[in-house]
Amino acid sequence: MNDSDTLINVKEIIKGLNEKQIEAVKITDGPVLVISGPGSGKTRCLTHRVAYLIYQGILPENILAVTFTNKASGEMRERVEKLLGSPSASSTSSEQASSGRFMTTPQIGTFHSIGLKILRNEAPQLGYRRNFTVFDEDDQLGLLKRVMGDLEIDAKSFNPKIILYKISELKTQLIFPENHEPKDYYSEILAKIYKKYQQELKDLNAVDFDDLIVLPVKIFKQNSETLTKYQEMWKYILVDEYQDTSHDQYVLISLLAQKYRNLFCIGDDAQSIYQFRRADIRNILNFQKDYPEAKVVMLEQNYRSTKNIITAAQEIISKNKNQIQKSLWTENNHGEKILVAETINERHEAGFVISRMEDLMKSGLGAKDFAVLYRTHAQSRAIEEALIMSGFPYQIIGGLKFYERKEIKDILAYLKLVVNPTDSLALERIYNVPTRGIGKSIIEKVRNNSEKNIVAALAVSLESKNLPPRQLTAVTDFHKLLTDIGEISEKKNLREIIKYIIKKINYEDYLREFSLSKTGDYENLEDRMENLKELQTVASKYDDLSGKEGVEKFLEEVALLQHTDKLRNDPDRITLMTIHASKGLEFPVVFIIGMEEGLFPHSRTTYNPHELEEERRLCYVAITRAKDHLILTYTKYRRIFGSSSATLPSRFIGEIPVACADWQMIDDFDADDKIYY
DNA sequence: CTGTCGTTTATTTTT
DNA sequence: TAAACGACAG
Repeated sequence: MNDSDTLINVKEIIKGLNEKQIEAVKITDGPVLVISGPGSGKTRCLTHRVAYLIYQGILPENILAVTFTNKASGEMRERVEKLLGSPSASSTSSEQASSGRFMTTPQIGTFHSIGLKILRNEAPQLGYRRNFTVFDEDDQLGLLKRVMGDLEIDAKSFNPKIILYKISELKTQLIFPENHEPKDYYSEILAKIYKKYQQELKDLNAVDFDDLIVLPVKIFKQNSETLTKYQEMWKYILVDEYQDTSHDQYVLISLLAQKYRNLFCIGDDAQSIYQFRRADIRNILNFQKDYPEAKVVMLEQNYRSTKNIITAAQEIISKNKNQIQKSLWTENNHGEKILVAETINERHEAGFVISRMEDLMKSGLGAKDFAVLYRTHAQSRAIEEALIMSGFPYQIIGGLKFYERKEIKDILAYLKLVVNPTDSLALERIYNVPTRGIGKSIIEKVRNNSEKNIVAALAVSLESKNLPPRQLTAVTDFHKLLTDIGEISEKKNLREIIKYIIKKINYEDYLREFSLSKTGDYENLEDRMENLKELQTVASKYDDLSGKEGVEKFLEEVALLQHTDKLRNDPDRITLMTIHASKGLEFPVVFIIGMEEGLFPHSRTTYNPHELEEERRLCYVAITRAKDHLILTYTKYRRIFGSSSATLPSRFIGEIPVACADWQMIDDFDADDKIYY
């Protein structure tokens, strides 16, 4: 590649970026912190930087880009490929000549997928086998309950969910069972549980989500050769959403970047809304302390929203003390004023939202242009009911995720046993699904013999002949079933294995039975059958892999994937979701409902200044989702936990500058629509 | 083992 | 209000 080609390409990469973005893209060496306000072109900045690095001659395989979600990394990968792959209109035939350089690709992935990648290679250093299973939250809780049961710790005085949260907290702080010094009674109990939990995980040859980050850190700390290997591999590191990194993720990145210090972090402290998930805002606030030589670039121009919206957002966030000073601005029009509406109760509120939508639709907007945001899931119901009545198509983001559904988890449990026959948690899920007359007591007996491999353990129990006849047949059949599945998975591909399992255990009949509710209706049966089909469709991606390999790859993908939005390709729907779920998205029209003290900010945060600041950031995120129209509603009375009580408007409403908004009391928005309330 | 009945508890949840 | 869980009887 000659100079003029490079020049053309660089020009191409930089085209359409603003001055600040160009600056962020072009500082290739040394630490860089980019503070990117909402709608300031963050993803563009990231992707163009990756492309720029590569055009500067940096090998793609030396680049690591880390995101938080699969969606974000997918998007990034796609856009980088586009930038690199398709020859630009003005470029010459350099494409062929340079294409050899693109044989390798940059490593783009989520924190957890990167951690998993490292761990698959290095886990033996810590005594794990390479085919370990990744536990999701359900698995973790199941294991924890078992551990607590074994330790005879009462689940009433020690809530397993809280214990799990505490363990995770310790892990995130990189406190391991061996270096943990409990200082009071509670933490002593906790330490005991933690220790056993971690040991059991290892015995099951399993890791939890935290381990995916924490264990690589552990390896890097104890083996400098391994660390060096990865430092040499990833000389250029980019981190997206840096404000959301937790301590362990921060350490992981710090270790990797230590040698070459080419660390590019982008994020927005004002959009940090995951501290309850252990995001540590200090990571971004202290970046310049950690890297005194760091360059800082501020992306403050907003391309998304009207001036009114930006002004309101800016004003609200300015009430927070802990933040990096910045001021958003936009060249967009002032636009319409923000509408703040007082309604009577949640049904009235819902009715009002819909009548506003109807009005806006008259001016040419479609369902997909609307989003209704709320603080808590429970608020979606009133809106949903009103939408059903009005007949508008809608989708709710969140709720039960695809891979968390019973029918999916059941089948996955069978598959897990194929790959990791020591996964007794998977066994616990399905030993009696479908009903086959095997209960807890039998499984206890089986688990008590020293054989860790479940199929083998079953065989041993059969040998020992200390089972009554009916149980003996049940266990014999079950053992045969597992062996058969094992055999099939040697010969067939994933899709056929799944099909085989479903058929062999009569799963559809079982589901039918299971879905039959007291009222005699089949509850969700269609959905469930649909999901089974969907599962097989996803599985067909692995058709050309051999059985076991396909199962492994598939389970891996599933473990790291949150297959939330099946409806996403459905083009024209009103979107309902929590504010948290809305981060990173934008809509022409945004409704934020339930703007009341105690709901938003949530009552559990109002006494803690830090948590209150997070609520305010949440409000900032919500407001900045809107491009053109922003409507905030609150009710005078709201039903909470059954009983209705009077409420006060959210303090955030009072923080909106008067000039940006119209206040309205909605008494009667449309005489015909009284049915709504 | 299975179903029922009472008790408990109610933010947000990128992986 | 409602759903989710655990205890207990069948």
